Amino acid sequence: MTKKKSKKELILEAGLELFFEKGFEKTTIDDIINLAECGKGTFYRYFSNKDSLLEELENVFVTTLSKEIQKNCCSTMGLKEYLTASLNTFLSVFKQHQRLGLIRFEREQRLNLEARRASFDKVLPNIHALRDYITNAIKTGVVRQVDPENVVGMVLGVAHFYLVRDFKLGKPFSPKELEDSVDIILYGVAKS
Amino acid sequence: MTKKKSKKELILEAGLELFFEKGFEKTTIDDIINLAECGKGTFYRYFSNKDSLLEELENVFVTTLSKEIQKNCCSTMGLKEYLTASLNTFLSVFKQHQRLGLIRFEREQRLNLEARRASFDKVLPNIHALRDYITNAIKTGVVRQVDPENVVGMVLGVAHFYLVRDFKLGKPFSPKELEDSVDIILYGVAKS
Amino acid sequence: MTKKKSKKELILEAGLELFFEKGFEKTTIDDIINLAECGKGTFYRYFSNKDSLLEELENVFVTTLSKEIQKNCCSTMGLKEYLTASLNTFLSVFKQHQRLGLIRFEREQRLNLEARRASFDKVLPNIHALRDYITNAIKTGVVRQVDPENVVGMVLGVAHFYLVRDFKLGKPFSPKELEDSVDIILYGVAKS
Amino acid sequence: MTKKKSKKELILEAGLELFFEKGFEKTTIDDIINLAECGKGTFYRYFSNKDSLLEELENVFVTTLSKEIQKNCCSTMGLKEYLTASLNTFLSVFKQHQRLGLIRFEREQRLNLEARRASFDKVLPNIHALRDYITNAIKTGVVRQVDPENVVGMVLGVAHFYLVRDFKLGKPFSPKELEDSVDIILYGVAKS
DNA sequence: GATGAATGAGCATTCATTCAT
DNA sequence: CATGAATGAATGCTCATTCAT
Repeated sequence: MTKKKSKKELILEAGLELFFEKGFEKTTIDDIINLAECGKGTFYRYFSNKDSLLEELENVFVTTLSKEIQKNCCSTMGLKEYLTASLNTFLSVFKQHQRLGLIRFEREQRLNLEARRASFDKVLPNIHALRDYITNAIKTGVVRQVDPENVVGMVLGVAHFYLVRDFKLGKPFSPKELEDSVDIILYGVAKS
Repeated sequence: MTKKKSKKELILEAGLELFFEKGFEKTTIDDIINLAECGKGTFYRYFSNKDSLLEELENVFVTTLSKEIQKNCCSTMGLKEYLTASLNTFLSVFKQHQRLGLIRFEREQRLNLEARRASFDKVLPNIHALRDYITNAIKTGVVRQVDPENVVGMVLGVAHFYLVRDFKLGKPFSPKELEDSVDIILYGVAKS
Repeated sequence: MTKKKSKKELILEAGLELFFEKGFEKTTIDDIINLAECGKGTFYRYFSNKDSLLEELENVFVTTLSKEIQKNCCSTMGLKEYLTASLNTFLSVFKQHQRLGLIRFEREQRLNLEARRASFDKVLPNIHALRDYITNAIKTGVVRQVDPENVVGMVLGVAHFYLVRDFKLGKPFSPKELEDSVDIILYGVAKS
Repeated sequence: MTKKKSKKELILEAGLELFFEKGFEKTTIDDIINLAECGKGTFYRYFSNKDSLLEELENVFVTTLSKEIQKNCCSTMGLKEYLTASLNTFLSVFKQHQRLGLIRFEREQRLNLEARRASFDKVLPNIHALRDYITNAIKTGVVRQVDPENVVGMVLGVAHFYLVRDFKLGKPFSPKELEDSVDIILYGVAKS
C-alpha cells in the first residue's frame, strides 16, 4: 500500500534534488515544478518563495542530526566508543543527507556577513554534546589535560575531510579508516 | 610616491570585496563598477564576463598558497616542525586570503556536479606535499603505521575547523591552540 | 430577530468595502472571501467573476439614485425648491453610497475608450429629469433664456465639488452651503 | 530640422497614450515598450517602475496648469474677465492635456484612502488663486456677500461638467457656453 | 582607452478561475 | 450547498552583455 506522495512532498524532493544538482541560485521555480510535476501556483500554495523551500529542507536536516546524536552518543559510553559513535553519526547523517549538508553550507555563503554568522547557531547544540563528553572525560582522568575544543575541532575536521573527499573524489570512507582516525586521536601518530 | 591604481586593479579589489560581502550571485556588474568607479565598458575590456573576474581572483589565491607551502614546509624538517609549519601555512594563507578561500568554496557549490569535482584538482598539489612527507616519515620509522591520508585529513580538518570558528564565531586560533593540536596529532588524547 | 446574512450578502459587503478601500484592481478574490469568511468556490457560485460582483454593486447604486430622484424631485415644485431638492438628492445619495459612487468612476477609467462612453448612459436618465424641469421653467417664464444644459452642468458641478471636497479634505457640505449655492445659481454673485 | 525624439520621450508619449487608452492597470510594460519601440531594459533605465512613469506624466500636467493660471489670470482683471479667464484656462489646459487630467483622477482611485487624500494638495495652489480673487472682490464690493469657496466650487464644477461631457458624449464646450456660464454665475438664472 | 545607452532573455511571483470532493 | 487544492497564463522587474561614440 504505497501512499501517494502529496504535492508538497514532491516539491520538497524536487527542491533537494535540484538545489544539490544545480545549486540554489541556478535552480528556477520552473525547474522545480517540472520535476515535481505540478503547477506554479501549487508551489506558491505551499512555500511563500524559493528561500522558504530551502529553509524547510534545512530544518529536516538539523532535526535529523540532532535526533541521531541523541540516539547514538550516550554519555555513559567509553572514550573510544563515544568518539567512534560521534564520528560515525556525523558521517552517516551527513552522508545520508549529503545533499542537505552541502546545500546548507552553500546557503550560508549566499547570506550576507551578518546572517551567515547567525545561522551557525543551528548546528552548535550537536557539537556541544561532544565537547561536554570530553570535558567530563578530562575530569575523570580518562583524557589528559587538553583543550576540549581542540578535540571537537579534530573530530569535526576529520568528518569534514572524509565527506569532501567522498564528494569530490568519489572515494568514500571505510570503517577501517574511521577506526584508524579514532586511534590517531586517541594515541597520536608518533612512534612511541 | 603612491602609484595610482589601474582600473583593472580597482575592479579586482571591488570584486573581492563584493563577492565576499554579498556573494557571487548577488553581486551585480553594476555593483562592481560603482565601487571601482569605472564604466561598464571598462569592466568588459578587462574581463570577458563575471565568471572570469572570479577566476582571476581565485588564481591569485591558489598561487599564493602554493608559494607559501614551498617556502615554509621543507621536507628536511622534523615531524613536529613540519606538521606545525603545514598547519600554520594553511591557516595563515587562508586567513590572509580569507575572503578568497571562502569565495572559492562558494563557487564550487554553484557549479554543477561535474565541474565541482574538476575544480578540486587545483588545491591538490598543496595537499600532496604533506602526504608525501608523512609517507616518508613512516618509512623512516618516525611515524607509526597509519594511513598517511588519514593524517592529511586530520591536519586539513583541524585547519578548516579553526577557520570556520574564526569566521563564524569571531574566535581566532591562538599559537597555543596550534601547538596543542599538533601535540594531539602526535601523541593522542588518551592518558597513557 | 437578526436575520443571518446570506453568503452572497456577505460577499457583496466585502466587495464594497474592499473595492473602496484598495481599489478594484488591487482587490483580490482571496481578499474578498477572507473578509466574507467563505470559500473560493462559494464566490464563484454567486458571481461568475470579479467584474460581475462590481456590476451588481453598481446596479444597486444606480437604482437607488433613480428612486430617490423620483421620490424627492417633483415637477410641480417651485424653482428654488426643485433645485435644492435635486442638489440635496444627488449629494445625499452619493454621500450615502459614497463608496459606490467613487468606485463607479474608477471603473469607468478602467474600461477602454469605447466601453467608458457607453457606461455613461446609466446615469443619464437622472440628469434628464433636471434638464426637463429647467426647460419647462424657461417656457413658463420662471427662468430667463439660458441653455438648460448649462444649468444642469452647474448643479452637477457643484454637487461634484462638494463631494470631492468632503472626500479629499474631510470637509462635509453644510445645509447653509447648499442654500447659498442655490442662491447663487438663482441670482448670481454680482452685486446688483 | 526635426530633432529625433529621445527614448525617454518616446516612453513618456507611449505611456500617456496607453494609460489613457487602456487604463493604468491594464497597460503592461510590454505594451509601452512595443509602442515606444525600445527594449524593456531601456524602460527601467529611465523609470524605476510603472508608477514612476505615471508620476512623471502627472508632474508635467500640474506644472502646465500652474504656469497657465499665472499667465492668464491676473488679479487686476475685472470680475467677469477674471472668471472667464479662469474657466477658460482650466478648460483649455485640461482639454489640451485631457488624457493626463483624467489619468490623474484615475490614479487617485487606485491609491488607498490615505494616499488619495494626500495627493489632492498638488492641485490646490491653482484653486487658491481664484479664491483669493473672489475674497478680494467681496472686500471691494464688486461681489456680494457669498462664501468664496462656493464660487470656486461652482467654477470648478462647471469646468468638470464640460470636460466630462466632452469626453463621454463627444460634445465639446463652445465659447458661447462658456460666456453663458459666466453670465449665470454673475447674474443667476432667475428672471428678475 | 573609456564610456554608458540600449538591449532582451530570463526569472520570481500573482491571482482569477476550475473542478473534484 | 460549500469548499479549497490545483492550475498556468500573465506580468513586473533584473542584470549580464553589446556596441556606437
